[in-house]
Amino acid sequence: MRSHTCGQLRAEDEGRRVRLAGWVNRVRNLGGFCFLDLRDRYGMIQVVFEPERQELMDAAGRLHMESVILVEGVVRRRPGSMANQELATGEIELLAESCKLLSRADVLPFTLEAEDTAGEDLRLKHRYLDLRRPTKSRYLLLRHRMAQAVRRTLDGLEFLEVETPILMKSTPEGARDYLVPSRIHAGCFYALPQSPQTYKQLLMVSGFDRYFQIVKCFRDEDLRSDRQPEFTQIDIELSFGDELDVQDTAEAVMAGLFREIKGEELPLPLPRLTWREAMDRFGSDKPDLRIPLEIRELGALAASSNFGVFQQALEQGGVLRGLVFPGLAEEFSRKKIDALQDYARHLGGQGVVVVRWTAEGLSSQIGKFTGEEWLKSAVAAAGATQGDLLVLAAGEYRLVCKLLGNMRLRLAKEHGLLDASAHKLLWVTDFPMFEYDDEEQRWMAAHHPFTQPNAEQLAAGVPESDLLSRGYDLVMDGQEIAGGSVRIHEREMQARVFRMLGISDEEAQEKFGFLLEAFRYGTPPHAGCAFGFDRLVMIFGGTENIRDVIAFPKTNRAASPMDGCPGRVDARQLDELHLKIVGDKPGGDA
RNA sequence: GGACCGGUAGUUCAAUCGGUUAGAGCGCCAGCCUGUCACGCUGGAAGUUGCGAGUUCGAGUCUCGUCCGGUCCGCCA
Repeated sequence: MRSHTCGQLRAEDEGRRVRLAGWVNRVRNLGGFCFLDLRDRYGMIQVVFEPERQELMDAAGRLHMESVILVEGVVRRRPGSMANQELATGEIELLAESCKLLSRADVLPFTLEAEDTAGEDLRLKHRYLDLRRPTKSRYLLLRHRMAQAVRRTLDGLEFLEVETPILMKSTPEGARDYLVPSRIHAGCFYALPQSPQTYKQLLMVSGFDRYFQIVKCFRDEDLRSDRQPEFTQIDIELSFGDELDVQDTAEAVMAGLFREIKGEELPLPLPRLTWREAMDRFGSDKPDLRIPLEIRELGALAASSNFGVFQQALEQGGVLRGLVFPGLAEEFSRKKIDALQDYARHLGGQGVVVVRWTAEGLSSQIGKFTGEEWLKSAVAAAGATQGDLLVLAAGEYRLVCKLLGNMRLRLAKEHGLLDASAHKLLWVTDFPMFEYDDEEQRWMAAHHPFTQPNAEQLAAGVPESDLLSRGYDLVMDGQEIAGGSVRIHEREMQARVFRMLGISDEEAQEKFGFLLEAFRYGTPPHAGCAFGFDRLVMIFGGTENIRDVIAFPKTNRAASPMDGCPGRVDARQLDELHLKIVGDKPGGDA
């Protein structure tokens, strides 16, 4: 139908007779002349209609924006100074000799502009229109190129791409499952995979000693700007290797992406921090190392502070820590400090204490308890100088880390202390094996229940609360982009970890019996990891909205305004699935 | 489950202290216009102020509820 695409023609094509098809981006009808910008995925070109073909020109002048047309004509150089520098095809134009309307477009529900001018709900309802904008479609192009680069790297390293089931068994640990009722097995359900974790371990038992998959995963949890109910992982597993082999592989994947997408060499190996060190210094298990600020331990000052909150925190086994923000003292008015307090309290606990060191001296809301001398010793211990802002937090270790870690991120972003042009990657290792769940009153796997615990600690009888795992996360610019672990490959060890998690032998047998049985027949030591592919595309694409990098994303309430899912189904369908809706509320429509 | 922000013409926004007929840009419709590229000019049409109650002489504006979108907390092995 078309001989070329809209972004393809250049000055050297002058005189060529071509047929172009695409969308009418804009019509400029000057009366005696009519210009039309024709657009497709590849670019845009100006089509000109001249009065020599009056009827054709009039018809073109009446075209609606976003109608689809086929134009035949001759490429010609634009006269004199009429070239458009902003357009790749700007030196030429197409003189139309015929124009066929392939599909007339109604008036659009919103106008297609470079910026996100229309509301997101409207753009999601008409996602296919939103994706016509090059500023949006470029994310999908990038995603494609990244997926291909990953495949090339892993294929080159002899990793085999194997597909695993989408309909699987529901598992107790982890996120809430999406369930699929079975028609054939009354009262039984499949679950959609939260990840192909057990399958890839079984593939190791099968002897596919290097596996990968770019695969959809599903978790029925509440959404965020970087979380969707269905998302994509680059899933990797290898046999006869340990954490270093997996990390080498993941680094090769990242190096390939940097080379192919950014044209840069990623310096390897990447730096490593233990979980404890990351928490201590940056208040986060996914520290953003683009911010040159570190948390300071100030516990020794608590007793002399004369401030109850600090004193009690230390007495109860907590910590007192501070973070210095260079040069921000003058910028922090009363109002800004209040806003900071609100944010801190929003995160939990009693909030933070702010000490300002301005030209007038030291000031703080706790100055009346501590006195000036104590404030002086605090800023000295924290390494502040005049003009700096010191933020203090006291209490339980993880809460203090969370508070100061969040302050670090927020203030650095707001005040330009973050170099957004750079990328900082690192491995975080030695995660805690378990975390105590107050709600369920039991220990939960911090990573997942197939992660190997630290062998020496286990042999030495270290309590659950202090036990470290052989898990690791890859962090880029403050985001966890991959996580993995050395897996348990011995049945006895796996059973022991299940028991530590409060999973009875019977339940383990019922839920994971197939895996435990597989381990009986010769299991290679294995390890692996999984990248959050959507987040990776977000970082490379420079967006903070995960919906940008997914062709058809869901809203905050896990719905699609475009096709109206989730929707109701016929009574007949329910009958077949042996389901009955109870407590039915109107709202979702079929 | 909780906190906060938003919802006014097709669309993006405005509307003073609660007060006349709810305005403007873009788009749309009609007309004019021979080098535009966000073309320009003239005129016109276009509104259940998300929905439902309440307060009031009077509600886009205040109150309550509800729905939708977004950001965050909880949650996300």
